[in-house]
Amino acid sequence: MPDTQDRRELIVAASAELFARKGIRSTTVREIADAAGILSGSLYHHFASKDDIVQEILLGFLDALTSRYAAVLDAGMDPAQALRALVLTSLQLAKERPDATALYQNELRYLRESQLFKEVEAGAVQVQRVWLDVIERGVAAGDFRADIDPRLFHRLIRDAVWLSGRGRRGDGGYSAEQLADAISAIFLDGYATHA
Amino acid sequence: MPDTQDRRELIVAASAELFARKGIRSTTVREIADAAGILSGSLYHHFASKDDIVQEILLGFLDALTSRYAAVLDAGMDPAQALRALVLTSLQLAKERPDATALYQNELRYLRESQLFKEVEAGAVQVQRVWLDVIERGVAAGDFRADIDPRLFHRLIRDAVWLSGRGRRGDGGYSAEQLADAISAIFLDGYATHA
DNA sequence: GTCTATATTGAGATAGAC
DNA sequence: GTCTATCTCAATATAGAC
Repeated sequence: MPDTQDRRELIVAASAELFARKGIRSTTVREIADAAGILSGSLYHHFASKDDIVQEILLGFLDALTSRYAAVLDAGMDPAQALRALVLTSLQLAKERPDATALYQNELRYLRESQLFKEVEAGAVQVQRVWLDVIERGVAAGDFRADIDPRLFHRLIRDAVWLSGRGRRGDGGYSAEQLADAISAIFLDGYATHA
Repeated sequence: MPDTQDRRELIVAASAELFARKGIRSTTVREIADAAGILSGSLYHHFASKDDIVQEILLGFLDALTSRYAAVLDAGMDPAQALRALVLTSLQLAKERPDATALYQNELRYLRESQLFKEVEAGAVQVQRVWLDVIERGVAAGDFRADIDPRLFHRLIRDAVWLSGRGRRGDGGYSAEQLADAISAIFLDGYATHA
């Protein structure tokens, strides 16, 4: 069998896939162990609890997300360009890590119930701050509408990004770029033609 | 104690509130019984299973939704007006029945796992059909953009409607009308100012 | 129609041998 | 580092008295 580091990674990867497909609650430690090629008791040599695995997945995801957002902000774009870049960056990460993305999007309630939320809250707040800053900068510059609450707009575009990036079925095999273009076009310019 | 009909209604209402707040899986039959003022064993005089309660909630919700959508279609509006009306109608129902709305929006995975999905699938498909027909009619009429897949647009606006209608916290106490105006404005005309 | 009491199942986690 | 065996708890559901 592989060394410790590999086995740990294997457990994390298998867990992420199961959590994303079946939900955290419906995934048992026995299923995780099966997928990792060991028995359930042996999991506890690597992790103190099932929630510890969840935490490792989510912190890794938020870490990647915040560092990519920082790179976007450093590029010094105007608000509309920055918004497009945030959409694209998010969708690219969603394609690379569909399982962690699904957890971040679907398991908020589980996180709250399991007291795990406070462990990832800082990262989530930081992510929200980035979006809101870009949006508010656009409103201040007159590039975005002043008659709609920036927080409301943020919630709408955030949900559109993460839900459409879920991967799996229904998204018709769009690339991250295609999805980003469509979402940016709708949210900035609208779906009506204004002929 | 009240007669049978009242007790049944009480169980359904209490269940809906608990399911929406804590999730179906995390809500125990004991909690439901507590909220209804009886003991858990007595629940099974009214319902054959916990899932039977879920089914009653969801079918009632889908019933209300499809009948209201039918009324919208009967009004004979142009595509953009019809889309606005669907948004408003949906948000109004979401305000009236926040708990059932939350189930419809959040518990899809539970429904699939519990075999309950096939019981509500027909209604869900009907609902989707209404949205898609309006959208495709708008594209055909040249009112909506032809460069974006109607199914993608449907998914985005559907998620925006149901997620923003969740009620509870975060939506800053907007009325259904205010939310519908904002969502329609963004999705049809865009958030950019085009000065 | 509701109660008491309990059957049954499945889950996360632990102890200690190897 | 993994296995075997098991503890403990909580959940849905049932049986039968009242």
